[in-house]
Amino acid sequence: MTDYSKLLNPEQCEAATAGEGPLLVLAAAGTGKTRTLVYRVAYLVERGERPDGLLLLTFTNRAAREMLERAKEVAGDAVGNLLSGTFHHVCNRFLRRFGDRLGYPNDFTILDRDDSHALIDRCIKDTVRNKKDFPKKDVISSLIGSAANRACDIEDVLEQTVQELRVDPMEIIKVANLYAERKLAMGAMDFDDLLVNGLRLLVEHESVRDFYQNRFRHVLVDEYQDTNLLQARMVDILGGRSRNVMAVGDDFQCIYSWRGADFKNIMEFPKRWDGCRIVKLERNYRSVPEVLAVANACIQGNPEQFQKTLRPTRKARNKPQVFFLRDGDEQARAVLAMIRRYQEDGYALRDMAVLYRAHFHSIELQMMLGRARLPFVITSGIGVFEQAHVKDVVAFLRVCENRSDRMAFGRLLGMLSGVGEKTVDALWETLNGRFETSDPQQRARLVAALKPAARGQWQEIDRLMDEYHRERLATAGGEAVQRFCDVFYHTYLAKVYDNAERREEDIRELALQIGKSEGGVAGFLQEVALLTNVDHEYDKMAREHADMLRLSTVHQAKGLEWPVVIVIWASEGMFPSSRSMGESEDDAEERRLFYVAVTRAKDELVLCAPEMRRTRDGGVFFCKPSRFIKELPRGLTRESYGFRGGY
DNA sequence: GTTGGGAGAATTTTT
DNA sequence: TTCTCCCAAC
Repeated sequence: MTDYSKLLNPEQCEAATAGEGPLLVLAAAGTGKTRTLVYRVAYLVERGERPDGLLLLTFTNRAAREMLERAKEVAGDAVGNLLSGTFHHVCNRFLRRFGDRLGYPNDFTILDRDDSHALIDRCIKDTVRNKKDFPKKDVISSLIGSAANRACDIEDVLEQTVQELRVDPMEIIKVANLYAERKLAMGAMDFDDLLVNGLRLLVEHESVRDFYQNRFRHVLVDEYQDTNLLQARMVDILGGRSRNVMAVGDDFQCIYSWRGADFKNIMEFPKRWDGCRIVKLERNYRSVPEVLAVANACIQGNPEQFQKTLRPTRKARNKPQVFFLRDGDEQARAVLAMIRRYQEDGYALRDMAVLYRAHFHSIELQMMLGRARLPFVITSGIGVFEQAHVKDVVAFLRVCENRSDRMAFGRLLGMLSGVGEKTVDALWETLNGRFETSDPQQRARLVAALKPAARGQWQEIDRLMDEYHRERLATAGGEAVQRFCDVFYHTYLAKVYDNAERREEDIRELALQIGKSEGGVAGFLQEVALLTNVDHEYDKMAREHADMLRLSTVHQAKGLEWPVVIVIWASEGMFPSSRSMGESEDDAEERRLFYVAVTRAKDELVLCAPEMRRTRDGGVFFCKPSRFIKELPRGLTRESYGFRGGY
């Protein structure tokens, strides 16, 4: 039995080894939140809890995987296969098993953002008469999404926004209803549906609720401050019987309210759970005191939160630096020079990160780094699995595996020349709404229905589908992808894209990854839509051990840390972002975001504030240094004006 | 109905 | 610079 009091500080230990009952852990940044959760899992298993009686909800799949690995190191493989992952992932599991109760097939497909937008667009075209004045699909999509995540009807959302849109709300409701209808008809769910339906299963079906309430003796939730209403309800229900709910989070770090997250969930957790114990973690092991002083000072501007103060444990070192710079160009040169200097001081590139509010803030820097041949990785805006060419290839697999996957069918057939939306509709009709690729007759029917030009291209794919089932390639998905590329996609890529080579490399990379995935092609397909670039890169980085500088948005840097952190574009309008300031009256969320950025730094923190921004068409406008810098009391930072190629 | 060209717009954060 | 939309020609 592990002696936890030797491995953890008193507060961490109290949380990790707490007895039964609800527990709220308020863990400020860098105070060993993950460590506490890991040991909590290990402790429970050592105490004889069955691993499959534990549910661990995390913000990314990667976080779940890391925690499990570490828990295994402590308590051995007994930790085994407890259910863990994001809310979306866990709901996906629930729905694969019980989705039929809600009228979904067990092999329902998941629509990613692109799929869902495309479908909404078609719904608009099919219902709306004067499309000119009607809002674009993105707007409609976000209306539908925010209704789902706030667990209210679209009418309620419309009431607040419809004046500005000046459209007949009935039309929007019609589109939304049609969208819902079509999703159900094709057995598909979008991201929001996963949560909505996951919760519906628990609320509407007593037997399912019983099943999971009995199964999960302990529910542990990481990053609880970023849960939305649906997620909080789900946790409340899942823990309803055992009352063993452990929520871990930091209200200072709630940065996803634009997606429906509501930090009231964490504020009111003690009210909802009678007899809830609260443990505060305030001892920070990550950052030097000077960084913590800045962090504490910047969050002061936000009232109405749980009072927490980061208490340092590390020795004093350097004060954070603030650079006031002329423009983005000077900033890029300054950043490059700093990085070189830190390298001389003994930091590796992988020890450093450049953080920013929005992806496009980093373009100048990317070009500068490229010219200087300094290796860097970006946690990019578009997910690996959202890119067109990856989706094309995945569509082929989906069609092979799932005869009723309408979206994939459309995508695959649409690659043939002369085939567009309407033709796909007609073909799907000819096949009576399903395409069984293992059935030679059905395949022949499709071939016969194609126009000559398309038929020629399709024949190769048709043959491959035959091989797919004959040779059981479902267990060797990598091979299937390779062949698809050889017989068809290689040519298609060259025809459609000018950077075909790079995209083909991606495909070969993908083939490798599918080959490794447990559960073969089917297992891979059930999860693809939920994999994020962060999850993906984790594998890639681990494999390459590359020493590279990291460029990332603050959002994607959540939960990570680096010895050196450089924040760029800490200027009014950029950070805080003028866009987000428009909707919500106050800047509380932006300030929390800034707090997250600051608390990523272990040793060195640099804040850059350029005061001039150039637009594409050659215009310039000036921006003051960020209010988050201005708010800092004097003396906490070292300030420099301009950058003249040296220090 | 499909495709490709050309004009135009436009840049938050993501499961 | 890149993506998106719209329209006109096949």
